[in-house]
Amino acid sequence: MTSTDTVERATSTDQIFDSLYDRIVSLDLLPGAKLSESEVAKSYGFSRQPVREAFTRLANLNLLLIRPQRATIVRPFSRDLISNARFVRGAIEIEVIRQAATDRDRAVDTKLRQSLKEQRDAVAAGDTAAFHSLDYAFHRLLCASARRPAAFELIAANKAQVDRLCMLSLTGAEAMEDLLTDHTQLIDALFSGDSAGAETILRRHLSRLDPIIDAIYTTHSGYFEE
Amino acid sequence: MTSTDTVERATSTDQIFDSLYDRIVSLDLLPGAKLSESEVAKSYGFSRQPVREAFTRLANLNLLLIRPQRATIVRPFSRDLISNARFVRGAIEIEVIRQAATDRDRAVDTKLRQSLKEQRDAVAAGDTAAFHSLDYAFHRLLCASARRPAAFELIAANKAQVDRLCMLSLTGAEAMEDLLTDHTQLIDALFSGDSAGAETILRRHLSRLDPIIDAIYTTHSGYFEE
DNA sequence: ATTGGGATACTGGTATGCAAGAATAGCGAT
DNA sequence: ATCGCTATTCTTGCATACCAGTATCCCAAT
Repeated sequence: MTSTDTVERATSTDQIFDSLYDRIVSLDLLPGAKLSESEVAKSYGFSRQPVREAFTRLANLNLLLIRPQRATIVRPFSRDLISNARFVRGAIEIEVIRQAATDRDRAVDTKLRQSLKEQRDAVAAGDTAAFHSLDYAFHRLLCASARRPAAFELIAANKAQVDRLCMLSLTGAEAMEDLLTDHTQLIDALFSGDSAGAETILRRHLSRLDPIIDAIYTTHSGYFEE
Repeated sequence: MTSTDTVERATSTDQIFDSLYDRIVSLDLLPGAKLSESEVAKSYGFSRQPVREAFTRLANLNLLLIRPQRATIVRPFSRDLISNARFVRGAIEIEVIRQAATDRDRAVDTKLRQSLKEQRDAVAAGDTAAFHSLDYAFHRLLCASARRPAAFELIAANKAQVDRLCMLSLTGAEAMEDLLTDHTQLIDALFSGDSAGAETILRRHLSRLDPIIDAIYTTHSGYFEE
């Protein structure tokens, strides 16, 4: 969920928000890192006010933790928050694919097939970065297919919470292949109207993160709260 | 750590936010009503800054529409927004009851039964206001039963979007009775672990709003956008 | 009466200064 | 060396002032 009015001139707040968002999600800013309004303002060349608004927006996304009179820090990972984010993301996405399996927008079919093809290419090339962005776009296409494009904003917001954590894990090529087969099977189930099948595939797809998250919790407990 | 996070003194922004939130949801402020930062600030006795932050928060909830250099207005009803809000609310709540039917927190059982009893009393007394607040608390209890208390925040945020609209409809006593029987059957299915049954009941429960919303769209089209 | 133009009073976005609370560093007493 | 107090310097929250657009209204020209 970046700025709402994309075409209109980007306000200072938007610029700062987008920049900080990227830096947090990419772990350029690590969990627990202190972020001072005045310092950020100085470094971006704006005043404190737009920085402040960007902070509140990031705090709403659970990416920052504003502690009045103390400091604002990049929100440490929280098992509760991650669990909730995954729950919400899963709930939305399951309803999305159920809707798509029942009555989808066939105008999106070709884009979905095209995305699968590009994903295969990315896997073949071992390009994890490309696959990641393709994965992002793929799930957006699913929402479009279900005629619920707005639902993707919620998915993305909750995905960010987890993606940020998964940056710590070196996902191997075989993991990519698993995700790709999930996507392929999901589309097969979707196009054949198999709602229940698509749901089970999606649940399995989302649950692939479980061991990764657990592993990170043990290897990087310093980035978790408390 | 003797953190004072729980104290949370109410900041000026919070006060203004809460007050405006109530006024918007209760339709004390009608869709399309203009809200000037400076006027609101004056009336509440604060400066523009906290008002501004409250505005952005309300805009994030799709309750306000901030139009730069023009005006900030109470967001008119939008069929798209309402449709999306209902979709999200439904998706979350379905996953919640599925979880609760599978493995619920039995410590909440007595509270759920107690709530049903109070709902019966409210229906018997024809007290729609009491029933409404009991309904709110009931759905919160469902989240607690599924061990997903945080999920209720999303449900509430999306419920507000619809509740505000439904304030325009005089819901009769028979409607209350229908909702109560839904709740009762839902609990029965939940306590017997009938996940699929609970889901169909919940879908029917949520779909009861369909005709009401359609009716309001025709009778109060002036409160809708465009 | 209608229409065009411009002054004016609004709007939200930004910059800056002040106030109150919290952390910290340093000094003195034990 | 350790503990405790205090002053300083952080932090964010709030208030005020200013800026750049937008809408409106009034008056003049047709």
